[in-house]
Amino acid sequence: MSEADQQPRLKIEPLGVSLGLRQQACEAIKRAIMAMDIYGHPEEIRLDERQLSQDLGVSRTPIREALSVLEQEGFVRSIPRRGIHVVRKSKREIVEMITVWAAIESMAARLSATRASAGELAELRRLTEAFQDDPTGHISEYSDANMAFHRAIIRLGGVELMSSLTDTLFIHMRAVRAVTMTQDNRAQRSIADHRAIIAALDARDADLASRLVREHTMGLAAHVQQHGDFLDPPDQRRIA
Amino acid sequence: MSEADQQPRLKIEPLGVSLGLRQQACEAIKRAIMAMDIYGHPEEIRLDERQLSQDLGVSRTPIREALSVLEQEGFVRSIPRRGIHVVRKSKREIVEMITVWAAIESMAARLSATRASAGELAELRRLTEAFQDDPTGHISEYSDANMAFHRAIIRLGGVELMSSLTDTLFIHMRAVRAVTMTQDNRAQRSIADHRAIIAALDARDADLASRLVREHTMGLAAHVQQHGDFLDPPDQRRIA
DNA sequence: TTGACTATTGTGGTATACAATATACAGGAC
DNA sequence: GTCCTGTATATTGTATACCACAATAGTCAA
Repeated sequence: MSEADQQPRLKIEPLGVSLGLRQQACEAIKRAIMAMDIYGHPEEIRLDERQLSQDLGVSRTPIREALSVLEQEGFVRSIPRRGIHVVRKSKREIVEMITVWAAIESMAARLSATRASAGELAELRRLTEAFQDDPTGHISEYSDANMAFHRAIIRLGGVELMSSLTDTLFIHMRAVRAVTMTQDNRAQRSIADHRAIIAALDARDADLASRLVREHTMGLAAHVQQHGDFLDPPDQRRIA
Repeated sequence: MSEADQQPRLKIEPLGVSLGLRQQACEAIKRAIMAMDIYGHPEEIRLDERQLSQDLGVSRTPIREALSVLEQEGFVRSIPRRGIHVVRKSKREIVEMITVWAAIESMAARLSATRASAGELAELRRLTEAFQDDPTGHISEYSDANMAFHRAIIRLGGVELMSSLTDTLFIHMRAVRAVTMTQDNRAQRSIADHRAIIAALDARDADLASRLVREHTMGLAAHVQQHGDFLDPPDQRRIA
């Protein structure tokens, strides 16, 4: 039955309306949350279901289902009869997310050392060479390239679950990426770290690559731990 | 306004209305999914919204919101206009989950080596000593104790996000725990591994504890990789 | 003037009704 | 006899209406 399919059958795209209105709303709200600077203004950001309904032009039902997913992903928090507000991650939660990220990427680097092909490692090096000389002045571009580097490491591990988990973590991380650039020497040191990681992968040294990735990311965690007090509301700040 | 509430108002919970009907439905469905042996019968398990509605005595709306959360957590899969099915994790997905678990617990063990108190380590040892001699014959109890040991390691790391993430992973893992006991010597070797891990933590050797935990859990991943072919449907099984 | 109580308003939570679509079965044509 | 097509049914997706609760403001009394 498979040899008779030689006739030119016109392939029309499956009409994206069937993607489901819920996921569409979910993506739209997520983009809106990411777009705003959550940590810029200290007041609580409250979401009104009816407002979102008429803004997106759909009823409340898919909005609510989308908000359920977003709440499970940790972007919003719903208090019964009290409203839905965008969550503001505390410094402790940010540090915890970076720690989990370090754990996953460290394991991914270990796996990459044996699994990644030479071509994939060359592609990885290409990501860093664009900024090896002058990260200053292109902070935004460097931040994107930095994220791309870490995502590439995790992807090279070959474990898709790691990629999906860290993607969610990275979205939260975007909001605090300003912290990572408060000291420009961090960017310079980051470049050196990345090159050392690539060298370890080229040498197929799993232990070294794993350790370098872990120390690199845990260094960021320590940095946030020391200088991320602005994340917490003033009345909750603890002693450093 | 709070001092006038001295009258003995009986605090009857209005049948969970206060906690939100959605979370209640979510927990109920999750329990139902965990209760059944997903991998026992090969046919697809379909969930009917209306059936769940009248079984739980609520309308479809909270059911759908609960199913949205469960889908995001990876327990069910919703195909538009086709129904909702309980997901059957493939061998590859199981191995990936164990790998992520290994990554997180390995980091948790590293942190525990410096953060955990002597009392906490003593409590951890108490969990293993109950089964140090005779794990055979008490497979179910040992399985619970085994899970408790790993959860304790992660909890001792002090990163709550690690606990919440691995809790979800462990729920999926329960369905395939039969695999981990197919060979009784695995249980014996597991005991020895656990004791070595505790010894490393007692010695405050972060590197050793981290490595032992990683090798222990990745050993399970390799075991599933080799003997977990029954997880995949027969027509999808690849060569070992 | 201040505190407490009540009423109104606004919000999320729930239920039901309606619309759209996929599947299955039946009937007809080749 | 087989394949295609149309219709019917069942199930999901969406919308709207209603309900319960909480917050706030206004009023009355001490």
